[in-house]
Amino acid sequence: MVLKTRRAARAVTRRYNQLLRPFDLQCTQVSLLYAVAAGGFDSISEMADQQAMERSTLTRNLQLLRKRGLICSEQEGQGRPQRFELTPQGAHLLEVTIPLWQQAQDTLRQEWGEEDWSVIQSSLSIVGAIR
Amino acid sequence: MVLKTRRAARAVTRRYNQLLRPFDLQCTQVSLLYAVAAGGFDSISEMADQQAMERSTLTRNLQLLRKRGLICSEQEGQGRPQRFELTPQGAHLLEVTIPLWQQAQDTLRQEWGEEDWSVIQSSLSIVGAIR
DNA sequence: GTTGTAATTGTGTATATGCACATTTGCAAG
DNA sequence: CTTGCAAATGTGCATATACACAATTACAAC
Repeated sequence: MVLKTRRAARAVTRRYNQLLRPFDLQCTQVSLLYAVAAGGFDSISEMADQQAMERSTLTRNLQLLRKRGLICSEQEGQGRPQRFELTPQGAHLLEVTIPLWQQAQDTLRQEWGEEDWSVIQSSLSIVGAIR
Repeated sequence: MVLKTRRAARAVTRRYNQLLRPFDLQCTQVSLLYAVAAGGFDSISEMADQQAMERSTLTRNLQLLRKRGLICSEQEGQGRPQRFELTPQGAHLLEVTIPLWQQAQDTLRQEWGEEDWSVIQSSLSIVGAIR
């Protein structure tokens, strides 16, 4: 089970990353830009929970985006909750990648068909919900 | 889609790795031990294809197992195809982890129920098959 | 025998992931 | 005011992943 899931993640990740290559972005980074844009996170810890990502992993992934000037946070210093938001550059880059994202999504949808597409979606939701 | 898949991989990986912790193994390593035990690979490249894993990733993952004395290869030197097989220690460790693996599998099967279990399995197979 | 080429593996660099431990902040208790 | 604790983030270390490039081997062509 875990083998199949990881294999699926590798396969689909490579396809999406190939599309994102021209923008020097990886799909994890786009997903975090999207999460920051959606807002609603009062801290990294809270965001980590919702992403099912280890907190320290998320910390470092966000730092990469900060160093590239795609996100920022008013709060400074360790020990205080961080609330991130997109910079103008981050917002612009996210806008640009949305059509690509949609295109990748549509391609898979066509390859699998509508029926399989929904079944796969709900299957992944179930697997991603375990703790 | 890729987000859901990666999230699912993170979630299920953590659960399996928690069980494997006492043996200082990660689920990727167990999967490679299993693949080596099943045999049938004439080279790292061929094995990488079947695992949907990037060749250089597989190379390094196998090196870790080799350094721990769990697998070995008669062929020596770069440029020649590598055929790995389990060492006695590797075979023993694999044997020991099988019940744990089965237990994790059974737990998920119960949590999800037989019907969802099969649907999830086939969904993951479909996603893992894309190139 | 030399040269060229295809197949294979290895290495450099960067991101992604997670556990264990450390550090900082803020606040409540006394 | 000090002490202690809970919450939050940061750091050290190791594995996992993949792309681009380098190096090696084996073999065919001449």
